[in-house]
Amino acid sequence: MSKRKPDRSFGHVLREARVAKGFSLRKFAQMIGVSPTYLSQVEQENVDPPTADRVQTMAELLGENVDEWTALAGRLTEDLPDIIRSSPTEVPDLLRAVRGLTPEQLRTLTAQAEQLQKQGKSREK
Amino acid sequence: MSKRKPDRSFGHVLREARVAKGFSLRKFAQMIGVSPTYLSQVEQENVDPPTADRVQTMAELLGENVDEWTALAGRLTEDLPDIIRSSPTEVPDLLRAVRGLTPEQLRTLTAQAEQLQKQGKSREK
DNA sequence: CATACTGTTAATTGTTTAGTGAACGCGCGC
DNA sequence: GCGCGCGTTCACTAAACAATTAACAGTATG
Repeated sequence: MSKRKPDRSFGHVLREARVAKGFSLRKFAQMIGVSPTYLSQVEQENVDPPTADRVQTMAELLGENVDEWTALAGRLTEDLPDIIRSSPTEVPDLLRAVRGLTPEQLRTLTAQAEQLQKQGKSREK
Repeated sequence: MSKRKPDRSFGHVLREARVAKGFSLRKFAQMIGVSPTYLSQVEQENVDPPTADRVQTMAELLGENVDEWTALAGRLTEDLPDIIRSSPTEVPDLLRAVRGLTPEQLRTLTAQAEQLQKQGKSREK
């Protein structure tokens, strides 16, 4: 037993997705603009995952979810830090308050945020 | 006119706060464990702000808000990326949904998140 | 067997980051 | 005018990061 390690690590998932699409290592390396060597290392996890923007183009080329892959890579998409800093105390507080919520609960909260957006349009104070 | 530039930049705010507390540059540098040289550079903004954890100890020693200072420094506190990655698609979605909300609205949402936390305690599924 | 792919390994590289140390000029007290 | 504490400037660096080049082994095709 213990042969089937699901391995949701970035390198492993990347290799699976690349092979599933029928791209050779050299070809895909060229598509994303890195050396075949580097891509090999990344897939084997001998080196850290690439930068957030390269992870993004990889995910896009392979039709995968960018946020998910970015998280797997241990990175953050570029827009998030800016959102956090736009309300430097309130957004961190919110994030700490949502820690541990289920995906469903998070979606509920997202829906409520969208409601608030609409409210903000009409009545100003 | 245009003499009073509020200057909410990290270096400027740091210097104000340090001087207000009556610490000399050399003394405060020693308190936080950096060279006086470096602290001087930081306050003048000749170099980038320090790492998130050093910003944190600075803010704490000066009695200032850590999240606010971290944002000023263009950094993120260490706990936030982990929270985001704990639900890699839902939390980014939430963040994008709250972009542009007022601080009051954000606090409302935080309160709702806390409600959800309580709900989660009792009824599972 | 030549060649044309596949992926892999080792060594090295350029850049950025986060700082340091030595020396400098200024004013203050004596 | 000597020492002392103040902040500043210049030159430099150790470590990390993101990646590269060159050379290699295996497999399959003609």
